[in-house]
Amino acid sequence: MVNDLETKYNFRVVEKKWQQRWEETGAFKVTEDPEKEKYYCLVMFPYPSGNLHMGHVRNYAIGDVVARFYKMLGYNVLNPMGWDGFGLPAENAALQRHIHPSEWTWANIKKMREQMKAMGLSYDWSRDVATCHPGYYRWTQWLFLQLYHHGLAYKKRQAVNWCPSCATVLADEQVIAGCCERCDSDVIKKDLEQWFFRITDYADRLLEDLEKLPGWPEKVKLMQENWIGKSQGAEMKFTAENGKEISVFTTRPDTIFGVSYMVLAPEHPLVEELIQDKAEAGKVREFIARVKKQSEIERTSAETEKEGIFTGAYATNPLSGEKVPIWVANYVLLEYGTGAVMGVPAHDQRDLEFARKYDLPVKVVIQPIGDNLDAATMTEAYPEPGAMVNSGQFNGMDSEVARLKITDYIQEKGLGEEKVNYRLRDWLVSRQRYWGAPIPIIYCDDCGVVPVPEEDLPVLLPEDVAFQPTGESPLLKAEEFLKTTCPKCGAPARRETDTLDTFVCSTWYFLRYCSPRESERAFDPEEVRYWMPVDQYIGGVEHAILHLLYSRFITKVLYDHGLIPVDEPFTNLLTQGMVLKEGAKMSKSKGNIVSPEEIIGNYGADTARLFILFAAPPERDLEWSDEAVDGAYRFINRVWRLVQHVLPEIKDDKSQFDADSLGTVEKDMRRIIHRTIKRVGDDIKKRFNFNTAVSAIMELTNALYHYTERTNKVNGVLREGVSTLIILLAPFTPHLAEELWDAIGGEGSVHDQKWPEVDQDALKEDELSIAVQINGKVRDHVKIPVGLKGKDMEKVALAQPRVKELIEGKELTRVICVPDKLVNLVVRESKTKKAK
RNA sequence: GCGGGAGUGGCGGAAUUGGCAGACGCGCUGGACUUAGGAUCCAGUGGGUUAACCAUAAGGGUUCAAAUCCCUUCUCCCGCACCA
Repeated sequence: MVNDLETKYNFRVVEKKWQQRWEETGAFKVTEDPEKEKYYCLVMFPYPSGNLHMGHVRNYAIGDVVARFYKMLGYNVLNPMGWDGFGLPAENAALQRHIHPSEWTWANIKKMREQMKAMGLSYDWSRDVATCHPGYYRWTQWLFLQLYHHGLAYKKRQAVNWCPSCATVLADEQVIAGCCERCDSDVIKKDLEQWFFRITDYADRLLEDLEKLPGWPEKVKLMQENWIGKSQGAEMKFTAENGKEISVFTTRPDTIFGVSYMVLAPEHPLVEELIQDKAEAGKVREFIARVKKQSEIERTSAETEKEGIFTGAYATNPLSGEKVPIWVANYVLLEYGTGAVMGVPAHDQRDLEFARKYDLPVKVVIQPIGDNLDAATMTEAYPEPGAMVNSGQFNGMDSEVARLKITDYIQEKGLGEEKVNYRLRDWLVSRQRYWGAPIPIIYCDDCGVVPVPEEDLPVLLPEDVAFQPTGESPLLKAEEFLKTTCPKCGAPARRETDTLDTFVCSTWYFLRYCSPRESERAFDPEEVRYWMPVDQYIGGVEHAILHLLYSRFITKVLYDHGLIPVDEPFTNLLTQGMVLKEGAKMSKSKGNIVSPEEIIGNYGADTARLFILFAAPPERDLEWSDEAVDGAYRFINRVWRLVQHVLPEIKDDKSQFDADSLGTVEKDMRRIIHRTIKRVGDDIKKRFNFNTAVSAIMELTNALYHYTERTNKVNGVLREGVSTLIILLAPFTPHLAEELWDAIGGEGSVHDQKWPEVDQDALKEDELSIAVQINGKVRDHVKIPVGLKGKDMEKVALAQPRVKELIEGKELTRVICVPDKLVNLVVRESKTKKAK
């Protein structure tokens, strides 16, 4: 179309122009500046899959608004970006396409960087980091050594989660409902020797310090709390016939007299010993073999029927002296507590079901107040507190009291001890895959496990390796890599061939951003002191446990050893919702993907950003709408046309106005301008409600259109309005704002402008409209002077003709006056009823 | 089962401290401009017999006043899931 250029904003040209300009001028480069207050804005760095998806766009758009906004407030803003470069997809892609994981990853990084640049994000690209770069993973390995030297990294043999499809072990956190979080295959247990991080040492602090994080969503804190799963109770020693002690963990020591059986996990080491000379031995072994064959899901699903078998052995209750049968059952987990539990059917629903199924005795030891449980007929366990019965010397006590007394008693008598248990397990960090940071450990026949000396880092990942997933680390086949010499004795030795879980790499990247090119250390402590902690972290809720818990853990470890000055990495956390289409998460299999590249190509980055920020508040899921994208595009053009339209009037308008002597139309306009400044600022800073911030800007735009029709005076107000509009838009639609700022003859970059201050005087109103209610229903509106109160408001309200009419003949019983809001007249039918 | 969140027009969503429900946008309707309109501008748009009234998942309660607070129920989403 011929006149397209005159009526339409040419985003293609403009966006490219400013992106280039920003890059040339280093507009978003930052350095430590002690004079300025810092603000560290961080979005979760992506896995370089090669393609930006809408979830990324949302994440980065939000982060960019925050970063640009704080920059305009005068903060020294660190807004970095990087690449979580290691991981399985690179290997899978490599196998499919016959391209080296490294090559694939770096090509993806390049591609994604271009895509991000096309979004106009204000990153300091000179600080980007890639976890798969030797200059980075060298320090990931260093981190491993720190943990190793402090006894927080250790190797042990244990039944671990194994994904047959990925051919590697998984951390507990990577197993979702018994399936691999990546490929959804059933996870099986394998007995393997693996490296762990002792995160359980930090369980209590990770739990308690959640209180230090008021800027985190409750939901995330609760998820972490549940994951850590602290429970207070006691361990009590039962004695088997053969004299062996069997400890059980219980949160309810007060029910100890109600124990009618005990259950061991099938893998419990004492089982074999107990059954050896029993007639039941064969059947028990058979049962155990069968349970072990069950997959993780079958085994641990709550729906799975509880199954057990009697071992033929008995144990003695340390308090009552009673003999109870010892069973083995599928629902008892070796990994939790002691791998043995006491069965108290009367007071635990699960135990009751088990007891009824196998006809085990039920014994009531706590009676609810004012009720009497019948052990023979009860179908629901009673888990609440009550009065102790059938419990020897503790009879008659309140069970809550008895819980403490019994704990004290067993402790005194050496029958057990108070104990806290956690669901959190140590973090399994080794992986039998190629594309990860090699674990810096050497095995020497004489010296044993020897850590690689720090000066020998990095342990380089060899390039020339066949990396088919075989279940063993591909590095085993890399002779050159495998063979080395012992750093201690110089004898021939071999390297550890497992690589680190990629989640290790991402536990500290926010520290690396502070001094990304530091070659002598993982990070420069001074830079870290300046920038840390992260003021605002933004990302998907799917990392609520894994990444966020691990990062908190590593931060605490580094803090404890004096390496960093903060013990929590992220002060404020924003978890954004998903981007949906047709009510479902965008995915290849569903075919409901909208490609960011396409949207940016057809509408421009500003439109993409604006739509995504406007469509929903950030925590909520966002439903994609092509029509709403059109709307955002239309708005951008509408702003552009407004500015083109008024350009002649405002371009060289240097006129000053005396705010007090302006006319009503001008004053009204200025009120809207300053109200918008306030709203947009509050919405970003206090509430993260970008959608309402955008709507306020739209209202300002509408008001300015309206204003231009009512005034043609060059009096400075129009210029104030338009330049404010442009500045307020800058964090949301940076290219448009920069272009228009330039067009109206603004000085420098719009992104270097100070966020406008609210002129309190401009907000003031002489008059406003309030509601007049009768019995709580709005019946009229009336203009009154601002600040009018009580009786004066009442008088005005009662003087309204419509009001008079409506309360005619009724009795006014009460008047509620809310200044500047409303008057509520409470009336009732007059007692002396008049005929109509 | 336990824990958390949500439910408001045809749609996405506003309502910040209990104080005028539906801001803003989409869609729709009408008009203007026009050779044309899938551009733009203007006006209208919860329901309703157009004025009473009814409307924030349903029902009840507190209050002068409730989307907002309390109780009961329903639906959807997310997390954990035999943790003793």
